[in-house]
Amino acid sequence: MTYDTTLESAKRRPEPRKRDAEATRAAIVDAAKIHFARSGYEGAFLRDIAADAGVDAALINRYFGGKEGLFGEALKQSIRPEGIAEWDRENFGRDIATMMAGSPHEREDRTSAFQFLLRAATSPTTQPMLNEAVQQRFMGPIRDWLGGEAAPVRARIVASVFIGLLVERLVRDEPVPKSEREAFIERLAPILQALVDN
Amino acid sequence: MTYDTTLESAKRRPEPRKRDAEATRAAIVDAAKIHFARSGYEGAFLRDIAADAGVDAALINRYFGGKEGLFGEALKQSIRPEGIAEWDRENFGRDIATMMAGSPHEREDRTSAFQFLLRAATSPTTQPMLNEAVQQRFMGPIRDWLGGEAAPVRARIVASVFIGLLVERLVRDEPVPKSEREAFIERLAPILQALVDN
DNA sequence: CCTCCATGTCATCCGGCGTTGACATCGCCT
DNA sequence: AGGCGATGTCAACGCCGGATGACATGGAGG
Repeated sequence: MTYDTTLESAKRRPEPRKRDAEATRAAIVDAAKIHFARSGYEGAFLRDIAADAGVDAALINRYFGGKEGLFGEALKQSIRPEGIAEWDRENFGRDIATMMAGSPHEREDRTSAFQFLLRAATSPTTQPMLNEAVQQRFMGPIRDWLGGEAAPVRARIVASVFIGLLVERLVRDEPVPKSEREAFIERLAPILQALVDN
Repeated sequence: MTYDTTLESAKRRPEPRKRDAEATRAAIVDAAKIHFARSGYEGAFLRDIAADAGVDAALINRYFGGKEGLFGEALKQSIRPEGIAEWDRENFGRDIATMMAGSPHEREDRTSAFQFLLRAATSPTTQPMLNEAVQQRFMGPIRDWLGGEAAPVRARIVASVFIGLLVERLVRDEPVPKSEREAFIERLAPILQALVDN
């Protein structure tokens, strides 16, 4: 039983949105990034993504040639090596540690792109697409940013710790209690910082 | 085009297996653990699991009341806190580091249970079932095993690093090259060991 | 040996979701 | 202003995978 009157539905779409392929494409990809990050590849549904983008699901097919195509686009946009160069080398350890002490539900924190990658890494469908992209566009820049001795190895470990903290935070589902937060940061920060400094 | 002759299929099931509910249940759960660990919750199919267990998919429903029930059983069996107490406190860092330098495809290594947990943690359907189980039956024992000062915090970090290494290994898809392996272990081992010792 | 319940199978259903092609509508260009 | 291509919608299809209930069968107990 639906109470959708013409009045209601009119209120729901006040302006049918200007027709603009570029903007629409972007809206779809933006919605997709959120859904894929939250629910993984198989858990995200095209109809939901389309709805969030304010668009019919069929459009996704026209623009991206299917779910995999959309995912590929979202993936490309989620691995942004440029940002890495700007990380603060001095306070890296403490910055990350502080961030990870928080809750995963503090909306739109800086980890959402990593959530996306994490989900992609653990889905059988998308995992193959990832290896090359991650190695070239993610591990590479981190290596460069780190520089110095044994950079590849240190990059591996830094990335691992980062991802691991993400998962732990996911399972924990609540912020580190205030009483432990300080100790958590004090422990974690030096480990990360040592990998950067050395 | 199939070449399945009666002879062939007879050879494939020489003995239709004794009817034994307990054994069958166990076979199903064993197959399920493998499939869930490899493919995640949504990526694993009941028909495949049943086939591996040498059984019709309908049986799963009778015994476990559905896919979620089966997953719950597999989950329960995959979190085995008992083993933790037996970890080697002296060589923990080096043991883990060495293991992680290898390939994820070295079959049936000791990480398969963790693969299961990792997959479960990143699937929207199963994630809710995990929080309580992981906290109580996994983080708890690790805390106890660690003991000493700030055990909860150290447990968090140890578990995070471990899981992170798992993911990194997943994405890497090949063992750490021989040339880097030594440096990798030398870097990683002390970090983990310090968390245990202190 | 025969009966009867537990164990296991088979065919089928049902819903969900990605995809498709036909149709509607907007807005630019002459 | 009007036509036409680009943009967007709609209804429907097909497949896949989990669930279901009727049916088969083996084996223990009388």
